[in-house]
Amino acid sequence: MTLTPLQQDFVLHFGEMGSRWGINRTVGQIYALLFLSEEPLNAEAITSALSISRSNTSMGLKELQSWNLVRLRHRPGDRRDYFTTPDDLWEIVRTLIAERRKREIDPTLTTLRELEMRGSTGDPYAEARIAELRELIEMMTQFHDEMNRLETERLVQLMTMGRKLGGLLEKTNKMKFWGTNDT
Amino acid sequence: MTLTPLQQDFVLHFGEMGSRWGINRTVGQIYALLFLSEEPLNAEAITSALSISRSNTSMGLKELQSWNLVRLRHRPGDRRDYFTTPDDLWEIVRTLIAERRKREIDPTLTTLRELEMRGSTGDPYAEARIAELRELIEMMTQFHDEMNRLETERLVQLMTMGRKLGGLLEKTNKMKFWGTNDT
DNA sequence: CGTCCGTTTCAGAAATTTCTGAAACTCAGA
DNA sequence: TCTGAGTTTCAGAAATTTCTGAAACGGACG
Repeated sequence: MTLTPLQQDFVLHFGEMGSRWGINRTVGQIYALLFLSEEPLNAEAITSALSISRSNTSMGLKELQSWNLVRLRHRPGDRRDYFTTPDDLWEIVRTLIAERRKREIDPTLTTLRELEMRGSTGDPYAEARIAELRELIEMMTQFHDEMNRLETERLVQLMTMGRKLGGLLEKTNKMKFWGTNDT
Repeated sequence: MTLTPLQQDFVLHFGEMGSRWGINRTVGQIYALLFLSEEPLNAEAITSALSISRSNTSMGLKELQSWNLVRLRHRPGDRRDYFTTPDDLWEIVRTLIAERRKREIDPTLTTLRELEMRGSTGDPYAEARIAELRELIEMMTQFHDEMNRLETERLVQLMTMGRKLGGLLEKTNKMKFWGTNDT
């Protein structure tokens, strides 16, 4: 399988970016390729399109699956696995954030809580700092949970509001909105 | 300089996490150490606290400076540089997001725009997919810009509202809020 | 049961990143 | 201008990550 120049360059870019994103070049390239392919691809097609080894493709796909970033498809009478990315970009973003949180945030939260469990250590400043950090992270993850609960349409709406957010907060404050509207 | 067990474990954890965050172990450790230190530290103190080489410390600090994650202090009659992290955790988060965006998002946006410039390539699906992705990223960065514009207090308020967000959107829709309140 | 088609695992090779010690550099004060 | 405390740079060493080819594995079908 051979790529158009557009696909080529897109794939190469995501390969490069991969490194900055904590995934490796190959994984980035595989994902980029799937993202641009209308039809699902099997491992063999990916291998030849990217000129990498079959086992490297296998590793990459495994990694992408562990990130929930690809979907598995099958063709009748063909037992090879075919891979695609979701059509809905928002779904992709959600997954990305969720997985990143799982890997980057949650373990830290656990550690911070453990450190707090120790009780007094003779280093009040450090203790306070850790507690403060834990609280901040908790607040942000809760917010994320709430955002996740919104359907795509509402989310887009929220993001589109843009500069109106500040004004909105102001207004709702005046209205004593928060105490009374516990949907 | 020697660390308390609490500092030790916190520092080690951030060292480990560092790898998942696209910064290296040492940089993570240096940052963690500064984060827990009430007093600013100089390079020598960091070197001995973490048992790393002086030049490694220097590299790490340089990297942290390039991320805008540390502040420089000076003591009268001492020309060594002393480093701290900002007291305000929200400021840290803002910086982190801003820098991450600069490294991980902006280059991609540029590339996507370049790819679109090419015009028709005989691969309409790929073109559409790229355009869609570019739009999504633009929307998210704009939203980020707007959030950044809010002062910390308002931001906390927004995050705290949690589950009320969905209801709020509903309500404001009914009120035809968006067309009329262009603060 | 054996074969075939496909996937996964794994140990070593290759590439990349991180870390170190030594040398070069900077600049304030004598 | 020289000295010396402090910082930065850099080439190679060490460690880590990624990639490969070969071998093991799995399970559908005759």
